[in-house]
Amino acid sequence: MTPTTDRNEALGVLDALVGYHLRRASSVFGSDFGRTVGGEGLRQVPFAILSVIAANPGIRQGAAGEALGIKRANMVVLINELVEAGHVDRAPAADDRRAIALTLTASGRQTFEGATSRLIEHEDQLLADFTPGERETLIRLIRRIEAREQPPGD
Amino acid sequence: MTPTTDRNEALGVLDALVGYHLRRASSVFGSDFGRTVGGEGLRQVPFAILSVIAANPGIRQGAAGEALGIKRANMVVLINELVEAGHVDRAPAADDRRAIALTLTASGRQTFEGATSRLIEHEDQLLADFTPGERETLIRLIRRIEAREQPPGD
DNA sequence: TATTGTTATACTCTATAACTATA
DNA sequence: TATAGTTATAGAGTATAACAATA
Repeated sequence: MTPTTDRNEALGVLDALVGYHLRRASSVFGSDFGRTVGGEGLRQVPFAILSVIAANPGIRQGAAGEALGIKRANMVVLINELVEAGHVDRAPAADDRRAIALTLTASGRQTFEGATSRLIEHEDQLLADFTPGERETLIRLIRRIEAREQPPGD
Repeated sequence: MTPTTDRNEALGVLDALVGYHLRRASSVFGSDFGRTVGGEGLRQVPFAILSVIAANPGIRQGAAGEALGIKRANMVVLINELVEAGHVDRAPAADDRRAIALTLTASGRQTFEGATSRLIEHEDQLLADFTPGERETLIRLIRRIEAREQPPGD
């Protein structure tokens, strides 16, 4: 068993659970996100949506949500917000009149790229004491956990 | 840079950000928590509180919250819930009449121990394809991220 | 003055159910 | 019938500000 550190000895069994530590570590990145790009009102989830649209111009709303594990009902509000902020354009999908194709506006692209470069910079700072190999190992192990995700019942 | 997998090629830059993957992996554990012990209405945060109290009988409400990164204002409601569920006892602190000392009731201990053993079992399943060394590495790397947490401004 | 707990409140993310319009 | 998007609503976690009692 991994030895309990002084800092965590108050946690009890919790300190041995990977799920707990993932939660706290995720929160560290979340706070850092807020400090880094929160000033412009960009949050983690909307930023993630911008990234998916940037990488897949014309992607449908449902597909974008699916890539991120966001339910359709919740995508509506999030996309509304991004459209109202002038970051995303909605267009009817060419082949399916029920569907909506999403693209970034010039402003959206600019916001996304600015946020991205600052986030990468901050992530480099946050992981400054990680060797490239450790960083590679970390992301590889985390991805294996993600792969265990259960499909939603919907 | 870590190669992009097929599964994640829709994510764009996001796929290179450790923060995003931590968030998704944490969510996998969160869903698993719900499937495992959600039936009794036990959630991640209340469970974490039970663990801290179990490891530190008589701990003050504020200290318990601090160990978990939960703000004082939010602890009140959470402790109320655990007291009403019969899992936690409140007692005035011996040396400070402003403070409250928390202990587990018999029911709280039983609930906590049952949940713990099932959670460990499920965590073992979720990480079944991790070698002991990989698991050790994972938790060690995550703890180093946690250590980068910024103190709250309060 | 500072700290412990409390109340009230707001925001974000997530979840479910019922609806519409298209397929 | 099934799917894409929508609306409404609720639950959970977190954040801030103002307050009472005590230190």
